[in-house]
Amino acid sequence: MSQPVQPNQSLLEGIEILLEVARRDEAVRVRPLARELGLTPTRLQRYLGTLAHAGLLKQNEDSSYGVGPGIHALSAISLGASGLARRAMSILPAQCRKDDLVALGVTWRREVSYLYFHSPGEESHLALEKTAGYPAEQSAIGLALLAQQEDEQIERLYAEDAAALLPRLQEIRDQGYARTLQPDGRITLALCVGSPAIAALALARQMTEVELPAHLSQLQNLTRMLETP
Amino acid sequence: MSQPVQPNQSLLEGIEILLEVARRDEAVRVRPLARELGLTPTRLQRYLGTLAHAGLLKQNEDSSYGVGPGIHALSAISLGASGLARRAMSILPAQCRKDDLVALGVTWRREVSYLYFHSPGEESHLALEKTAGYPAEQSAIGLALLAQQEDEQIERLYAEDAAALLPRLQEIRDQGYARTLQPDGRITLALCVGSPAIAALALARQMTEVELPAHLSQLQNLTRMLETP
DNA sequence: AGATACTGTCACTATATAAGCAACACTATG
DNA sequence: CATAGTGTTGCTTATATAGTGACAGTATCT
Repeated sequence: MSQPVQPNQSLLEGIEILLEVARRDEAVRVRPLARELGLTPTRLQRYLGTLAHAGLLKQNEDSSYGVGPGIHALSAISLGASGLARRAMSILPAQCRKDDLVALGVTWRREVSYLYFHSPGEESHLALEKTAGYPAEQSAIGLALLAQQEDEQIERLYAEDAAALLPRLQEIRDQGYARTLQPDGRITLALCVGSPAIAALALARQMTEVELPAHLSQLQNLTRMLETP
Repeated sequence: MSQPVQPNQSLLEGIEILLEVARRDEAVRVRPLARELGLTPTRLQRYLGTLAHAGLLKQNEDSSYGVGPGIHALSAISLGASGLARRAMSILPAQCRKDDLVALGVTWRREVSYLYFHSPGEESHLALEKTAGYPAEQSAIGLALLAQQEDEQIERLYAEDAAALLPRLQEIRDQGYARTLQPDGRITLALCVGSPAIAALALARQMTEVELPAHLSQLQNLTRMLETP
């Protein structure tokens, strides 16, 4: 985890850019994205060109860049390597009530991506939508994972927005779980999976304050199952 | 697809190395892998160190390198970006008989990785196992995808082994589908998805030669469904 | 039409960066 | 004790890559 000798900056930055593009719904254009990321257009263009050459991105006719055919290979290989997705698929559908909302997600930068997502009334289980733009600080999963980071890291990530966030994260650390309120009145509880945390599991249900500890302990059981290989 | 100006070689090579490690079951050691890939130990070690620093890999206590916590984020984001996995999950379980073996896979180098895999008698659907080492030239999916490449590319990939493979691929191109025989006597049929092909779908069943065209047309319907966004 | 402000792209050159060498400390195996 | 392996790293040089400035192309204005 510590800084290695001669870290390859091209590789680090290139991966950042790949994920930045993959995370978005629409294809990106060179100069606007360059401004947003604080890179020169030349530099970004050469990264995008390289990733397109590798097949991970592809350039459209209007010269914007979106994900390319290679992303499926990347997805298949990383999925196989992840293990967590495999465990989620075999454990979660069986262990959860049909009217629960159950989600397993990770944070990247300030946003949440899902490995598993089950909402009541839907049949599909897999991580599905491009959920680009779902802000970590509004999601129970995001909050649970942010609370694992040092205050210093949060300040670097959220800059002036950190002030409002830090007390909330401290509260989460103290009580050991994150909690948000859905628009429909359901309560969402979230716990981290693994230590150090690599993902977080969330459960949303109708519940009263009195019932909360019982639901929490069920969630704890589920995370423990996900942690055991 | 053409060679860009100033392709970033560190990025290309770093991604290759990441996938090379992710594809394997066991953690890799620096010097043996360096020999295998034809790199100097120093260079490989610095790539691995960089990827570990990014969290995509992680160094074990015995100083070997395996996948790290970041692989889950990579998996979640690329899965969301893929789209193909999403369609597979919503289409394939409903459209296939329970005793079918159905798989959706991609090729990387000379090996096959799976996005979706359903074998009879199992309940889980998602791409699951680390299927490291499943050779493309022995898999119907692999053959279907290899047949899409130019002879010249195959020769570069397979070197002296290409001679035996090329006639078989030509046959696949002529008849429009790949076909292999399972150990249990079932016939596997495979078709490419998308054009240019980004993945291939395979279906294994007990069938006679007479029934084959009917099964093939069902497979064609499925691939067409996967292709429509 | 012309003018303005964008866009994506690239040749050129200098410099920051990564590769190679050689060596280190360490662990098995002979 | 020797030998051959391992992972790792300073130091130095070569080279791959970033920046500069410019190009052509395309909208949206006057």
